[in-house]
Amino acid sequence: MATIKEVAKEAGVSVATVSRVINNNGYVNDETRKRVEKAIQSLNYQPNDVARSLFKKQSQTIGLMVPDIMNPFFPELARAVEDTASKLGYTVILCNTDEDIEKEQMYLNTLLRKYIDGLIVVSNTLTAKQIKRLNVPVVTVDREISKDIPTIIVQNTAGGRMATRYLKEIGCERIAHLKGPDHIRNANERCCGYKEEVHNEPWFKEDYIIEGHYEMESAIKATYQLLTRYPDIDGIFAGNDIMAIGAIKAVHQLGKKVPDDVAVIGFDGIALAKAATPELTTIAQPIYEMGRMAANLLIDLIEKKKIEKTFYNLEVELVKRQST
Amino acid sequence: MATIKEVAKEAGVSVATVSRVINNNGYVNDETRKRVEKAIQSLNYQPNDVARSLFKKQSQTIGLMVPDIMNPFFPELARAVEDTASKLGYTVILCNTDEDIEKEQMYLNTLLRKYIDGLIVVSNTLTAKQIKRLNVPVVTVDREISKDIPTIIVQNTAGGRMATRYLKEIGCERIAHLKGPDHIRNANERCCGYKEEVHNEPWFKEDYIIEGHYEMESAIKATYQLLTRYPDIDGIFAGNDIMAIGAIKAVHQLGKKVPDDVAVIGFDGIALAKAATPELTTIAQPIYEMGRMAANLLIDLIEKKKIEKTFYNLEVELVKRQST
DNA sequence: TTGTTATATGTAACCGGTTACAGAAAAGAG
DNA sequence: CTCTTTTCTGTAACCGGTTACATATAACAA
Repeated sequence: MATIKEVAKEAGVSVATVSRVINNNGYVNDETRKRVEKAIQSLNYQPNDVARSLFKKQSQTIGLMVPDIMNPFFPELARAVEDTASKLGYTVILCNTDEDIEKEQMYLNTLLRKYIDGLIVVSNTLTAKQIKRLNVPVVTVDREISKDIPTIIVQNTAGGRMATRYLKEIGCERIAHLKGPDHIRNANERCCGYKEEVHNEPWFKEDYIIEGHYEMESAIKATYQLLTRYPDIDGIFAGNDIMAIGAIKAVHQLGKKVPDDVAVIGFDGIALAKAATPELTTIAQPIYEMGRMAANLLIDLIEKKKIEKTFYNLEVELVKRQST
Repeated sequence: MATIKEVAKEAGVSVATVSRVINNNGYVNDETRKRVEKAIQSLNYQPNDVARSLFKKQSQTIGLMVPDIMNPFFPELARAVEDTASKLGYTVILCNTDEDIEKEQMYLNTLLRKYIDGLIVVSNTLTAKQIKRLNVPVVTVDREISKDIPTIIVQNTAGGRMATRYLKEIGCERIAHLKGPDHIRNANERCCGYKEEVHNEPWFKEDYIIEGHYEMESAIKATYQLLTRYPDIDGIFAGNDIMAIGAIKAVHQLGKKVPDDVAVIGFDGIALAKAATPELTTIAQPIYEMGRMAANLLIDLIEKKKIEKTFYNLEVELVKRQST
């Protein structure tokens, strides 16, 4: 790898001049510029980002911290973030935290030491204090951490209402809710939306709300028990798509049909939902869009552009498919 | 952020001594060490990785280049790579290339400028020449690029045979193959395995091999056409799990049942396969294991450890589920 | 013609670490 | 007691860029 010094020597100028050419600032004579460009070409020179970072105290790198990239919600988010970042000249460091405070803190330190320019984070455990200590812009996605941290979320409560109302509309008369974990805010919000729609129904029981862990196994088990105990349930609103697929499996295990005997609706709109059989009706979040907005917002903050809004509460969309 | 100079001043020593303490090398008096450690504590000092990288010409960072993290094979791979790298003190930069030569070359340059220590790559388009120009260790996964580039693949041909033989064993008498794209080596290998098993069968026709793009839409369409033309097909070996799910959908569209009328087997063993209805029988690759091995091997190469093997051809496993 | 401004380029300090080298003190050997 | 070796610490060069500042010439205005 050639250095700026070698280029300077080759072109017969000082390193300052070469630097001016590559950064396109300051005065450079046209003749000189051409000589320098030729030298850059012939040496196949690439400026060293590390040296540049050291001086500029920024690395053109952002961190993306998610609980687990294997959870199907995150690949799409990650893709959106990476696409956007890359387009704007930034690189993305991927961090899986399992929502483990120690891993998160470890990564925060690592990223800081690498002069990361900003961070996109999905976490329930991270505190506002930890984030502020970083002294770099942070955008949170899918979960709110604090009012003064830029945030991109969706209207979970409205989505919960929308899902439940839709089940009512298509004729369900005993609707259960397979809720996400209690410590995750959006799980409770979605549940709220459900409650708003059903708490006045004569048939409603608190027992119709059961909890899963946003993954399949627990959802299957919970649904199985629920349907055994309350066989007249004819609609299930699951807190996310994975659990909805688990619910469908449980329904099948009991020899019932989806959607004929029990209609099932999910939440998230992951790609998997369309691959399921029957294809899953769901409240779709604009996942890619969220990632894109998060990256754009973060980079605007990094580059101190003028920002109109730092809090986005995006709409969700009912996607009707075969499971309802 | 405190610097080494401030620590040195606080502890009343030179920066060299502080450096010796944090790197735990050279001679340092116990008393002095304690003073320095105290100063580090009290200033909450974290060494600056960028400065360190500049001098050491390495960044404790590796690149992970995949076609598209949204393809369900890659999140698990990425997770394994990240887990392993992080455990060994490395950070992972995520690159989606869409197998686009320009994006790949762009990323190669970017990574090089950042003093990346090594690269894990999944690509058909990248050439051995491009990779050697990098002058950093590279491990390829899932695809072979060149004999002298460390590689981790699975026994695709054997897997293809295994899948086809299993369909025969359970009684299928007309087995079709939904092949992956022609430019992807593993697609052809899997197809080879299929051919080896069927080319002597009296019923075999070349027409039983149809091509999809390793995604769902094309697989549905292709399968639909195939089954319309050859209604007596009773077994389908799909080149990957996504296409297998597409095949199942097509079978259903034609009013037939899986596995009763048509048995379907996939390849890859992605998480999705278990979420499908019916749950998908598949030839499972040890995806996580592959990522872990790739990361371990790469880091051994980076750290110039002794390497026993640089080429792993891993076994695949038949996972029997409901679709057969 | 002289003073001012725009253009062009180089020198050297700086970013925050690491380490070669040198010098001094302490420990050990003969 | 002298000589060698080990321990301890500091000075300064270096990694490869960026940029403040100095200097010089050309262009322009008065």
